[in-house]
Amino acid sequence: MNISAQNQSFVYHFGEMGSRWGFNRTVGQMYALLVITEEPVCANDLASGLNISRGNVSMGIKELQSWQLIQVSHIPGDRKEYYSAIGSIWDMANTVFKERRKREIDPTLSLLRTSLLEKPTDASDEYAQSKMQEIHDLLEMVTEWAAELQRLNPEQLSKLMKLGAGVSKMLSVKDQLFPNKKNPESN
Amino acid sequence: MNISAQNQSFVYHFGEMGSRWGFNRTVGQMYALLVITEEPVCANDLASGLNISRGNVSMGIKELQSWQLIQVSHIPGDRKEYYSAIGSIWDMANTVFKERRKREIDPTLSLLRTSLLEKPTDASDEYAQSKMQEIHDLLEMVTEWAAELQRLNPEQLSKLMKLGAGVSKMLSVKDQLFPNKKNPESN
DNA sequence: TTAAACTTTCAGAAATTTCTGAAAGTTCGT
DNA sequence: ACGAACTTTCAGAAATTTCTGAAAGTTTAA
Repeated sequence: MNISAQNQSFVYHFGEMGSRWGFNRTVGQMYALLVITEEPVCANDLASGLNISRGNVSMGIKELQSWQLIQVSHIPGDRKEYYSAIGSIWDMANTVFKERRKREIDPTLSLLRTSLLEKPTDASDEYAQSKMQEIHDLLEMVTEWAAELQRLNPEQLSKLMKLGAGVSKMLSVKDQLFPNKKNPESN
Repeated sequence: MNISAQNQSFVYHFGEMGSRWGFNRTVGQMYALLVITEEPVCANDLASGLNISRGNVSMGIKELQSWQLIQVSHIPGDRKEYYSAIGSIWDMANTVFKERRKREIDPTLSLLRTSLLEKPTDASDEYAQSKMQEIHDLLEMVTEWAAELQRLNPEQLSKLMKLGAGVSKMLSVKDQLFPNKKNPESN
């Protein structure tokens, strides 16, 4: 299989970025290729299209499956497995977010909770713990919020986002409608 | 300099996580140590505290400065430079977000814009472009929104986040208050 | 039960990233 | 102008990650 010049750069770019997003270059390339290809693609075509070994493709597929980003299908009379990207772009963004949260945030939160249970032995420990507490609270708030947002459907979410600067206006409207319901410190 | 056992695990954990957050292990450790240490720390102490070479510390400091995460200070009569983490945890989160956007999202957006200018030569190119368009639109919306949010001050932001699920309720309130102001397609 | 068509595994090779430490560079007081 | 006290640089070493390809494993058909 070969990739049109136009798509080549997209695929390679995703490969480069991939490492920042938590998977390695070839996994990123594989996923990019699957996203922009309408028909399911077999492992051999991935290998030839990306100039990587068959074994590497096999490992990459396993990785993408662990991220729940791809789907397997079959063609009657053909024993090969064919892969395609799962769902819409929104689903994909959702999945990546959720996975990253699981891998990057959750372990940190759990470590912080453990650390915060220990008794500080001196002033410097106390300072350290206060910082850890701040980080913990921030991470917790952000993850909870992210979880809330992920529960919204794409339409609601996109409405909210397009509101843009309007959110701050809305916050004050809300304060007028339901004054001091929970936020007495209206500095 | 040596680090209390209690803080040791936090520092090492941050080192491990660091790589996921865009910098390498030692940079992560250095930053963690600076965050939980109230007094500014000199390069030698970083090196001895973390068991890494002086040269490595120097490079790490450069990296942290490029992220605008640390501050230099001096002690009268001492020629060494002393480093400390800049600002509050909120500032830190803000900075990391902004930097990551610059490094991970912006290049992708610009590549996508370029790709979308090209004329598709066949049906598969067309499909690829439609996917790229979706990704582009999503990334653009998210980055714009993130920029908006970053303009809010921590109090507003935390108020918004604590609203949690309430946000969807508020969306409908807003639609009642300002019906169809901008969103005629209320699917 | 054999064999063809496929997939997975994994030891070691290759590539990449990170780290060290010696040398070079800078700054400051005298 | 010199030297002490510091910082930075960078070539190559060390560590880590990724990749290959041959061998082993699996499934299906006859």
